[in-house]
Amino acid sequence: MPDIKEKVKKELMNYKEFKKKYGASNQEIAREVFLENKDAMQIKKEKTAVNNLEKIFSAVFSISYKKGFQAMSMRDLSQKTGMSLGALYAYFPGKEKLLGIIQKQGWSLIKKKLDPAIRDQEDYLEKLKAVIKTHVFLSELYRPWFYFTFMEVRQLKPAEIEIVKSMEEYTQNTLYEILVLGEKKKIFKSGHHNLTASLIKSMQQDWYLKRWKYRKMKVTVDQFTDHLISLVEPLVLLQTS
Amino acid sequence: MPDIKEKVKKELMNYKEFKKKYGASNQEIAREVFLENKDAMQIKKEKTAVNNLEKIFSAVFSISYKKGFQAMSMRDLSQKTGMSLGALYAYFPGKEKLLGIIQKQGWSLIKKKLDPAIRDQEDYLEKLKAVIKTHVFLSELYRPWFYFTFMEVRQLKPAEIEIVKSMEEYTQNTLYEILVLGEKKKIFKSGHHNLTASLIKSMQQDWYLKRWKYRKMKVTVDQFTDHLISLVEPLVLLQTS
DNA sequence: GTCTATACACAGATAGAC
DNA sequence: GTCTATCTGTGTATAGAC
Repeated sequence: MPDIKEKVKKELMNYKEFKKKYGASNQEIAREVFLENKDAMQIKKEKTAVNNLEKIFSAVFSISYKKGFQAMSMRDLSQKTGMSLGALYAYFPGKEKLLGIIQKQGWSLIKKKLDPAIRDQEDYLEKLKAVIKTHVFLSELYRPWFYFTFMEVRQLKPAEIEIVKSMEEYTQNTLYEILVLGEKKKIFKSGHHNLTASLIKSMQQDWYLKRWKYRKMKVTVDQFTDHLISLVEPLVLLQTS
Repeated sequence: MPDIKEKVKKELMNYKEFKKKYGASNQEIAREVFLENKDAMQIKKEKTAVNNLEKIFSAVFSISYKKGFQAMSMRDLSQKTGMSLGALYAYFPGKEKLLGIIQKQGWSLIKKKLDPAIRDQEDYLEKLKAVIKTHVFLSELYRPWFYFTFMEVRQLKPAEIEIVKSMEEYTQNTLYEILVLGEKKKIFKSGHHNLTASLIKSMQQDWYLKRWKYRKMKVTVDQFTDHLISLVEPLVLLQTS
């Protein structure tokens, strides 16, 4: 049992360190979107485009957080960004397409940042903890993107919804595989790992779905992840006493 | 340790039994809404009103599950219910008010059914298990109501949003209190009980937020609750070995 | 690249016949 | 109690001046 206690004590990085290491600025994200979509955009000057895209995304998040994307009118968006209606349509061909762009960028963001974190650790318990921590920290760093992708899935076309669902299954699977391999190595309990993975995911998700609550409870993201991990540990580890 | 094993084995009722005991039909709910709102309704004949309210709610759930309440037009609703636009407005004074009626009924439903379940059990572990089980079973029985109240909160007016938030805190608090009292009786571990309660709640919620996933995984509501409870137990119980 | 002005579709809601 | 027809505001989107 001492070896396990040791591992438990070996703390992973906290949010501040994480942010320093992984934190892409909003500008970088806007730049990515520009490069991805510049053929369809009327704006050709990168600096202008990136600047305004940043304003647009931020406004979309702010408005749709309050009333949802569908309830946000283009006039709302125009007012919030300080750009005219006509100008907005130079950046994307229509409201529906704007939704698609944001959703796509959101998911690619999540996937791109989550994948490397999984490979970093060797030990399965550490791997599991790293994945959980990374996911929650990411959702903190890109909270608007996470919240938006979850809440606005329904607005997408059926084909796109299927893509999003497969993404959900993909991230669940990263947890699932760790649990299965950990069991094979006799570190983790046996059990319905897919169900366990799903439940772990739901707890992670709570952080960005119910931010108002955790803010009210004065729980920091570090406290949240530590607590979550301390709950998950006895849940997956073989009895060691 | 044997006493605890005993208690664990003592199974609570399954979903089928639960449904038989608690299951209010959609008609009963529609009737409640009618009695609550009949002053504001132009329809006076109970039988007619209840019948059509039932159709209306079912149509609202079906349409807004796919695209959200805001995106549902009154014409959508008219088509789905088979009632004319004019007829619909005899049942509620406007779309916004309809939203309010459904939200209010949803929350009163949850509260009314959840409260008695808590009082049923004496032992704290049993009480905790009963609350979790009841909550998940209720969310299965009234899935459209649960899903709708969660997803459409943002459409409400600020004052109403506050009410909903306090409801969320209320149900979390039922879990919290059990954890605190259980700790006092030396049955449960100490810890940040509010955070634990919040996380348990998020797992419960996953059942109705991600039904498509559990359907795909072929997990029944009984399997889900049993698994959830088996995860929560080691999480709150004092080490007994 | 960005603006103003405007087209035109569709939303919520009501009046009045039946 | 329910229908059809219609009013009026607001939505998305575009055209064309600057």
